[in-house]
This record gives sequence, structure tokens and C-alpha cells, in this order.
Amino acid sequence: MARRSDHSRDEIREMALVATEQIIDQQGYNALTARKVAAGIGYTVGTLYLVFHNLDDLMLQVNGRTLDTLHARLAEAAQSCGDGTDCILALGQAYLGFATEHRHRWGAIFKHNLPPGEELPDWFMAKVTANFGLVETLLRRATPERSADEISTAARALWSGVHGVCILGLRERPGTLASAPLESLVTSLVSNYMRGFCGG
Amino acid sequence: MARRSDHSRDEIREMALVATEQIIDQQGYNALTARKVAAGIGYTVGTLYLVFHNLDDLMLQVNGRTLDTLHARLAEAAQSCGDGTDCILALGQAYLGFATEHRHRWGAIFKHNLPPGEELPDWFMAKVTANFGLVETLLRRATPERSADEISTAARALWSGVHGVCILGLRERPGTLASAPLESLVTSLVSNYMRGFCGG
DNA sequence: AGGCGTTACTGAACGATGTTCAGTTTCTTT
DNA sequence: AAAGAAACTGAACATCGTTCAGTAACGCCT
Repeated sequence: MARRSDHSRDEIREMALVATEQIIDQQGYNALTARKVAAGIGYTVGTLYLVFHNLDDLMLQVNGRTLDTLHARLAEAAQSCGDGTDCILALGQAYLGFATEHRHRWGAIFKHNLPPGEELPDWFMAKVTANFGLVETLLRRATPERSADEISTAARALWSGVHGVCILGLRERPGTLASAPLESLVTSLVSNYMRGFCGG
Repeated sequence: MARRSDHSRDEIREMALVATEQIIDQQGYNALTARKVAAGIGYTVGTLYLVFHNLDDLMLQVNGRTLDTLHARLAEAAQSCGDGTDCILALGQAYLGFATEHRHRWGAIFKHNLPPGEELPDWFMAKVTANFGLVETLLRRATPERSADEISTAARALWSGVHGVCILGLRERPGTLASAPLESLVTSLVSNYMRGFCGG
């Protein structure tokens, strides 16, 4: 039995987040339970509810961290590339790479749903927007002659498209619809879209 | 209490499928429970398990019907259009239209996950492939000079892309990332991709 | 007509889930 | 040493999917 002051509240919080990530990574989002997380940090369920409001709260924090990790990865890809179309492509491949390497944790962002009536908090939406903003920035850099509206729509279409490739390509049992490697799908999607977008 | 021979096994089966669809339409996939379905058809839970192996089995049947309905809608769109690029666009808009009008039932196809170790049955995969095949057919008709591999990759990229727009645009609380109407995103995605695909 | 076997259906029961909170234990303060 | 405060527990509750012994209603046979 863990004694009080073994760990501070913040330490428990951090431990719980790590334990949750481990469970999701190893057993998938559906296998997550409050008791497993508690056992993972050597406490009982009750303690979990002293630190998080409920499991939705926990998942929001975990997903927030995933979005941060994703953002770091995308930002790195965005920095080590030029100004052109291939930079957008590199960003798409980076997204696919992250989704592939952290399939369960990435998938959890989309599998988790708040109960009806609850909205995603602002700090969470800000993380989503930060990721999406990278696409917009690169796109603006690649096609500076386009209007803000055009950039915005194109960025959304591209982001959604690449996300779609990942979602369909990485479904639970890999192979639901797969055959060609997903990288080539991302390449096809981004490069053809960009050719159409620039050449139009 | 329902008496035996009030309904045949097939009738009960059909009633349960309809009841499930109603619950999903009205309350969303997450609100579905075996007891709600049973209550909806005037029987008790036990009876449900005489007709379906379990809830996963039930959901597979429901999702199969949704795929059939979707296929009908897409096939109609594919028939009332020409041979060109705008036919692909019409198909994309039809997919978006279906997803929008049957948001919960359509979303259930992707929210439902089989327990680890179970594979989607062949008859179900056939329905998925039938839908996807429509894209391939239209694409082959629009760009007959391309190789089978090119067609296949492009169809997959397009289908995934349009699906991504729907998935991100129709998440639980509409407005997660939305602003421009989704139709314009589909149009942007498909028309720019096709321009790049044909002009390259 | 009346009993009998078959089948349809029920609903209590089981283990697991998220969540709560009275109670216990430990630490800090006096 | 006692008392107060805080940390932590774990039993309890409602609900979930799932099972299956039991009950009730039917067709059939004599």
C-alpha cells in the first residue's frame, strides 16, 4: 500500500499518465480501465479520482500529450525542408510516420469521445489548432500568391486527406483495405493535389 | 411478454436490426446496449442471444446493412453522371451526403471494433470492397490510359481523402475543425487531385 | 380432451466496468 | 502524547455484456 507523501499529487498525476500511455500502447485504447491504471501506479482506483475528475479527464490529458508529441515531430519535419511542395509532402509523411509508430496512442485521440453535452476544452482545441497551423504555414510559404481563404481550404483538404489515409490504413487489424504501402498513398494524394492546386 | 410464435426468428432478427439502427440514429453508437435493443423489440436480453451470437455480431449485421445502403446511394450517383472527372467529384459528394445524413449510423461502421483476435468476415469485407470498387470503376473510365496499379493507388488515395474530410468534419460535436462547408473541401480535394492526376 | 414433450422465452445471476465516499491510516502540529 | 488534517483505501452502487436453469406456451398423440 502506497503511503501518503510517497509521491506528490503531481507525481501521481504524471505516473498515471505514463501508465495510461503504456496500457494504450500495449493493449489498445479499448483495453483501458481505471483499475488497470491504478494497479499500474501501485495505488487503488480511489486515488485516481483524487487526481483526475474521471476517465474522460484522464484521456483528455493523455491525448493532449500525444498532440504535443505529434506537434514536435511535425515541427521538426517542417523545419528541415525547403519552401516548396515537397515540404508539404514531408509533413504528410511525418504525420503518417507518427501515426504508424504510435498507432494506438494516436488512434486514441479519435476513439475517445466526450459524453454528450460536453465540449472539448479550449486548451485541447489549441493543441489541435497548433498542429493544423503547421500545414497552413507551409502551404502559405509554398503558394504565397493564394488568398487566405484558399490557403485555409487547401490546408484543411490536405490535412483531412492525409488523415484519412492514416485512419483507413491503420485500422485495428492492419490490412482492412491495405495493399500498396501507405507512404505511396500519401505521396499520391499530396503531390497530385499540389500539382492541381499550383497549376490551376 | 411476447409469446412464442408471435414472430419468427427472422422477424425478430429484422426487428432487432431496425431497433438497433434507431437507437444509433437517435442516441449515437456509444449509447447502444443490449437491453435497449431488447426493450425496443418487446423481448428480453436473452432472446437477443438466441438470434445473434453477441453484440459484435449484431453490429456487424447493422454495419453491413449500412454499407449496402451506402452502396446503393453511390451506385445511383455513379450512374447519373458522365465519364469524366466531375463524376468522381459527384461520387465524393454522394459519400459526404450519406455520411452527413446518416452521421451516427455511418460513424458506427468505424467506431465498432472487433475484439482482438477476430477478423472481419469475408461477406463484410466484400461489401467494403464493393463500395471501393465504384471509385475504381469511375476512375478507370475517366482515365483509361492509366495502368491498373495507378488507378488502384489513385482510387485508394481519393477514397481515403474524402473519407478523411467526412471523419474530421463530422466528429461528435460538429465544429471540431469545421468552418468552410465540407462540400467545398471535398470539391477542393477531388478536383485538385484529379487535375494533378490527369495533367501530370 | 388431456397429458406430454419440445421449443421459445424469461430473468436472475456473474464478473467487469466507472464512480463515490465513509472509513482507516498516516503524517504534522501542538 | 494527543489531536487534527490529509492521504489513501476498498466496499458499494448502478450498469454493462453474457449465460443458462427454469418456466410457460405451443403442437401432437392417444
